[in-house]
Amino acid sequence: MADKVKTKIVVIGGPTATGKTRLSVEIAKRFNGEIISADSMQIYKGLDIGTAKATSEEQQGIPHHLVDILSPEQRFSAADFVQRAQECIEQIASRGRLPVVVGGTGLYIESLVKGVQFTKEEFDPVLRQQLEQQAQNEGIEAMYAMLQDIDPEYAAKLHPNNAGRVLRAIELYRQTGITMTQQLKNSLPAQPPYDALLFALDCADRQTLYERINLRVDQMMQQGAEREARLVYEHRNEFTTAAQAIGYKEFFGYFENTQTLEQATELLKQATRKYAKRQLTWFRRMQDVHWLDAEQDPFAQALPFIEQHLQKQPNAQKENEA
RNA sequence: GCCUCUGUAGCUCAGUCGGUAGAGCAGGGGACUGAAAAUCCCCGUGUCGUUGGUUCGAUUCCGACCGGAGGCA
Repeated sequence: MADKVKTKIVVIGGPTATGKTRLSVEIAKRFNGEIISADSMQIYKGLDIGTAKATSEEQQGIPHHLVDILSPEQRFSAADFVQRAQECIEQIASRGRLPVVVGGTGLYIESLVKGVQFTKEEFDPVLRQQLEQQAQNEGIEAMYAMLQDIDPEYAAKLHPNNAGRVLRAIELYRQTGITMTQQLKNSLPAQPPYDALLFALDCADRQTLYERINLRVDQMMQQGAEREARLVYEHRNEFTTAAQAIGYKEFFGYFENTQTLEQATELLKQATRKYAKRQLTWFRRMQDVHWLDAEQDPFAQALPFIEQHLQKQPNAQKENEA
């Protein structure tokens, strides 16, 4: 079979505050690119400071996709992301430009790069709510036992305390009739869909990373993060996803007068550190990632890889087709 | 100057009726297929302030010294 030639993309991941935004813009400028954000919170309008969105000045005229596309009360998922990102990649490539995917949401990036095919069914809020209610009433142990009946293999891989995953696996089965084990097997295409060049940013030592995070939080405070957080606080019941973003919920105690602003700021720094650690774990596990030192001109480090990647010949089948 | 309390993991503190110690937080590692900035799992050796004494054995009891807090003059 003649393989369709794969679209070349560049992907940048890594923990927060390592300079992904800046690097992505530099790459896009140099290689005629457009940016696709892989960030579960930057998709929301109005959440700007806390999510460290690129300002229009920082964007330097480069088109940024999948930023500010939803209002904060709307739901979004990894499946939605993959679908939209694929559309963006097609369109950008069809203009003869380079798609540059950038973001810190490991699940989104990995799903896109591997071409995970999610089930067709739409998300069912009623079913979700029903399962949550049942978990509330009968306890998570009962739900876990239920999953053991449905899909013992997947249940064995999950910790019984992991309510989120246990419920989702039951939900998947109820809704589609297929188990998570089957879904995990069947959702991956034989070949990844893109010719992707992967980068991840990190600092040489953890202390430096944490200093960058602290600095970023202090800057966010100066830019008015508190005001933005108050808005999220006032709408916390509608902003289901946004209300769990780091940079907002850490202030809730302050708004309720159970802690000082200084304590809230410290809490935010701490939560961001932990998040950065989880992000690192994710990107470390991914295959074929080129790690760049955030402190040593990452663009210069990335340059040779990108040049090589873009010069690489498309496969022979394409030549015949053309 | 005298009296009382206190000194144990990076921090806050338990504890050992004498057999060299453990929680929370911090920190580290990991998982991850429709909320993922979410959710969840694993990881605790430190001169028990210093120094003498009693003892088979002291971080634990006694003394002195050094640091901290409070009280009385």
